[in-house]
Amino acid sequence: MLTQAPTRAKGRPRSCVADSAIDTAALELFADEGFERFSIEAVASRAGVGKATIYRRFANRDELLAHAMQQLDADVPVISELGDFWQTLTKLLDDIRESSLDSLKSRIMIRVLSEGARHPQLRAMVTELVIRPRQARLRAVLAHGIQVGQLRSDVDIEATVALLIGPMVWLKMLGLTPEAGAASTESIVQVLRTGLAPASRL
Amino acid sequence: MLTQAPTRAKGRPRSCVADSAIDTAALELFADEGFERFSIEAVASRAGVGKATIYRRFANRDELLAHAMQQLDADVPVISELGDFWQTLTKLLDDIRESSLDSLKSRIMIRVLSEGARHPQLRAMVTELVIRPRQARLRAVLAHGIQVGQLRSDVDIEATVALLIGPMVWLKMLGLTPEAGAASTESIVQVLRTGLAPASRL
DNA sequence: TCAATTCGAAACGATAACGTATCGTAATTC
DNA sequence: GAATTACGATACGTTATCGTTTCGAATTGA
Repeated sequence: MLTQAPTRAKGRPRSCVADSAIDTAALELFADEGFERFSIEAVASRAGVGKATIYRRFANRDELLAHAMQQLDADVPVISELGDFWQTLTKLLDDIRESSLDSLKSRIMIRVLSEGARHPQLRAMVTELVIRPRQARLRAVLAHGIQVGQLRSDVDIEATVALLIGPMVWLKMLGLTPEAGAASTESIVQVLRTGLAPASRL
Repeated sequence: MLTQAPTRAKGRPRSCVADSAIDTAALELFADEGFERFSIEAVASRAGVGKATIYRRFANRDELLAHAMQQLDADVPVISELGDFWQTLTKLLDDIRESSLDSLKSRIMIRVLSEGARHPQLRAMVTELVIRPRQARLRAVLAHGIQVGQLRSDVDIEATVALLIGPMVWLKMLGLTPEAGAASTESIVQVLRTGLAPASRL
């Protein structure tokens, strides 16, 4: 239950329970309340931890926030390769839409992006840790689709990535779910698959 | 330069210069700084106006913010009908991307949507004033496209709207411009037009 | 001219978070 | 057992900002 320091410290070891409580509280607080309401005191309160316990670990608010953000990496869930390319793509978009069944990442992402102009280094960190790996995974799926001949080889990849991610983020921001009348991921993939133009007008 | 009240008041009339200065400052402040930093004091400072001048007009912060938001309607620029349907669509998306060459609306929209859970009535107002008219305009263009046979008549309209608006908002949130290597509106329309699947695999 | 009203500026008290320190308790090493 | 360090809780003085009120000057109708 306690962290073991490599160099055997003398006194009471720091609680790793407090460590993770602080990290979790920081991420949830940021997602729930946003940047402006993110304060040491609020994190301590939410984590059930004394302020001194936080100040013993971090010098100030920015350090705490930056450290918490780095807990965002790790799990980019692997998509089990399905037989059908379009099925795989749909599943991938569903994952992006739900952000790994855990909306914490996506709520943080949206907050950081919408406030990015004010905190560029935070924006860069989230871009690197959350957005980039998912875009890479998406590109890999697209490349595989081209390989197996399911995807046109002449499509603009940048445009395609924007066409796949954009609608997911947009629908999430609107707070619309497929159950609530919004477009389903399947129908979006379907439109994208066949295109908007009639076959006769290509 | 001064507002003429219907009932001729006795004292010094309220300055309509201050009126519009307050409105403008409120919108810009909200776009620049976000909800949490939106305060009477900051609006007064930015407008070059005494705080009492604002309190004489609005009871509190929420009233001021709501009034300022209602200045957002009015101009949904009309798209001159071009000959080519896809050209019209591209121009429409460019307009959405730049939000009428004035990023104020789009910055406000993104802030409101990302913070919408906390302020549902504000979200409803922006949805009504900014998003709904633009979606209506887009649907009209799509309907016309079907009429003239440029657009498949069996496409899912909801999905198509999400596919058109989503990428624009997403690229704007990322802060990417076509000049900076991001996908151009033309290439997005092009991918959407022809679809992702090879002709042989439809 | 006089009373009424608004103006921008500034003073006022309240609130909140900051960073630090202290308290008694708990955990660990020597 | 003694020394040391961390724990949660809480108190402290400082700073910043908020909403509200007050002030003299300015602008109007009567």
